[in-house]
Amino acid sequence: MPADERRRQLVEIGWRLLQSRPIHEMALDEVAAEAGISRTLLFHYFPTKGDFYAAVVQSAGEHLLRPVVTPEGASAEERVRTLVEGFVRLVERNRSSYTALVRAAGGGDQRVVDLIGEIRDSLVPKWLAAAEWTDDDALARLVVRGWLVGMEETVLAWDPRTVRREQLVQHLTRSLFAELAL
Amino acid sequence: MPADERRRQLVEIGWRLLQSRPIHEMALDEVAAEAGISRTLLFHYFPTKGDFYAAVVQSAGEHLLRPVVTPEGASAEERVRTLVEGFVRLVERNRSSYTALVRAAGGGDQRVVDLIGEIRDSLVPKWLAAAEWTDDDALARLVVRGWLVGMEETVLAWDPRTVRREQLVQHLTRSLFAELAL
DNA sequence: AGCGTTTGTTGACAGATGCTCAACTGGCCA
DNA sequence: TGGCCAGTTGAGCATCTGTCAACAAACGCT
Repeated sequence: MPADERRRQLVEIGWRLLQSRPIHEMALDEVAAEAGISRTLLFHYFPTKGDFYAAVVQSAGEHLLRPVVTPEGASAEERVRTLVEGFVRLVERNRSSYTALVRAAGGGDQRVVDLIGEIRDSLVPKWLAAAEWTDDDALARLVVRGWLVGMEETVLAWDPRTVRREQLVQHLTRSLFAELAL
Repeated sequence: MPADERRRQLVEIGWRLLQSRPIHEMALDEVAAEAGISRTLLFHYFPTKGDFYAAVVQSAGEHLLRPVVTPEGASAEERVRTLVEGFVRLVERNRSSYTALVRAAGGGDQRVVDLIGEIRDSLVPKWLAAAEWTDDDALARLVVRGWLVGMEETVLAWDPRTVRREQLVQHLTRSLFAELAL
């Protein structure tokens, strides 16, 4: 099997496994077995477990967040609301994937922590653009980053039985503008 | 050495080690060596590594957040500001401890993740009280929880060279009221 | 005092896992 | 045909978690 295809296969398997167990419970034996190859070959493609893990997280981040694009829309508020709504639905649909990704943000490897940090940083301008906030100084970026992480947490902790989705989206949308306007 | 004293000693050592390396790089061998005992004895007190880890995180959470108490103060805003300021200084003083704690929130053991969740939940009422917010329905609690996590992230990502502390505290303080008022 | 029980402690061992090394296979090109 | 190179592997090493059986000292009971 050609190298890049094998890589994709392995990363895909790793990602699938990561959704059911945390990283340190995922043995490379399992990954190799699932792919029908020897553990040694896995090490051929990814020199260390950390490398493999990082590749998995990066790929997952890209796939998960690719659909997050600055949307069309008449007003700034409308665009932000669309983004928020899209994000909420994304988390609803891929709950296990998303928790796995966030869980990765904390644990273990420094590279992975940095990676998640970069993913978040790359999202900040999208939100600023959607909100039509041209004044992106250090404080604004810091604020949006904090707001973003708070939103991730909020959506993950959200229980649809006590708070309606509409209510949640409404609050998060207004929240961003409130933070920026302070 | 009596059991509880030994426990304390081990937890304290574990905590110290956790501040320099992530959990999966902390070998129980090291802890035992540092305490001058055999690894077997460590397993006598903590049946699995997860148990030990959980004990360490719990203890750390208690020690770190004990000083977070609802302060005196004339106005609600003053009280919240005092809390925020205390929190910022706490993170400034114990940066490595705090990052270790937050890092623990993501990685590894489910018990530890739950533990951090409980710690955060226990903080929510304190903030609501400080802000004099008596109307604590599900939405308010959810919002404050999200705001809290966002604040943790913001303070950790904060670079004092680009944003003044005063500015940060001011923003975070107003931010809580803005979130609640939405 | 003697004896059993509990408590703190240990060394040796088993099983799993990350990682290395030297070697084999099959296709491709000179 | 022969050599090279990418993909692949089995065997082995080191480290780490977790188990087992046993030892020593302190404590209580007769």
